[in-house]
Amino acid sequence: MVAGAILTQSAAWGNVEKALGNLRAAGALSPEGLHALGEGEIAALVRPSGYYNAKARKLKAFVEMLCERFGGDLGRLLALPADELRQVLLATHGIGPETADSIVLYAAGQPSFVIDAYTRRIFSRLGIAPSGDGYDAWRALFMESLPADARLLKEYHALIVRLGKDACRKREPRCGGCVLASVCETGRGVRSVAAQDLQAIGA
DNA sequence: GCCCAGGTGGGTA
DNA sequence: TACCCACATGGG
Repeated sequence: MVAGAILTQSAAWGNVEKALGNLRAAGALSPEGLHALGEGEIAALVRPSGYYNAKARKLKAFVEMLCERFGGDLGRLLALPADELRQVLLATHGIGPETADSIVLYAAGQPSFVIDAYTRRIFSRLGIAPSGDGYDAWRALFMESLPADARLLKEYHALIVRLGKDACRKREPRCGGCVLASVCETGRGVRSVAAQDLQAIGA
């Protein structure tokens, strides 16, 4: 999950799966496996996910942090309290707020809402947005409006991603090339996905 | 051939 | 703080 969270940065998931498959086949889909390989070797394996040199460096940076501070024990890292885990991740090269929250929520199973491009696009179109436009403002809106329940936050985020992918398959020029605008206007999709959840954030 | 995908870091103003 | 740009492959 940690490797997937890093590799999916600005990449299509299908390509990430190929890269993960390469890592698995090379026995490198583990802290020990990645530690044993050089950056160049990792880069060759993750090539399908794009930005392969940059991502190889990021995977190495994560494993180095894990070895130096947690004896290479992923369980020890993920057992940290959510806030502390998030800070440790953010201090690691290549892990920004979205990747950190993905790891906290999906790998550690602790409540931390993930703000991605779909979330901003969909909720902005719905007229729901924080006063500031920064990542932390968006995250605070959802964290303050939803229960601190990891299962619910995973499902909520996953539904947003599914809606975003479905809507973006059809092109629509007035919404950055996607059809979300008309989805929102007709009331299909958005409301069927999150009708009761929208109430939770004051829609 | 062109557009863009569940970002991040470094540099500049 | 607010932009701009590099990073790069693969599918539609």
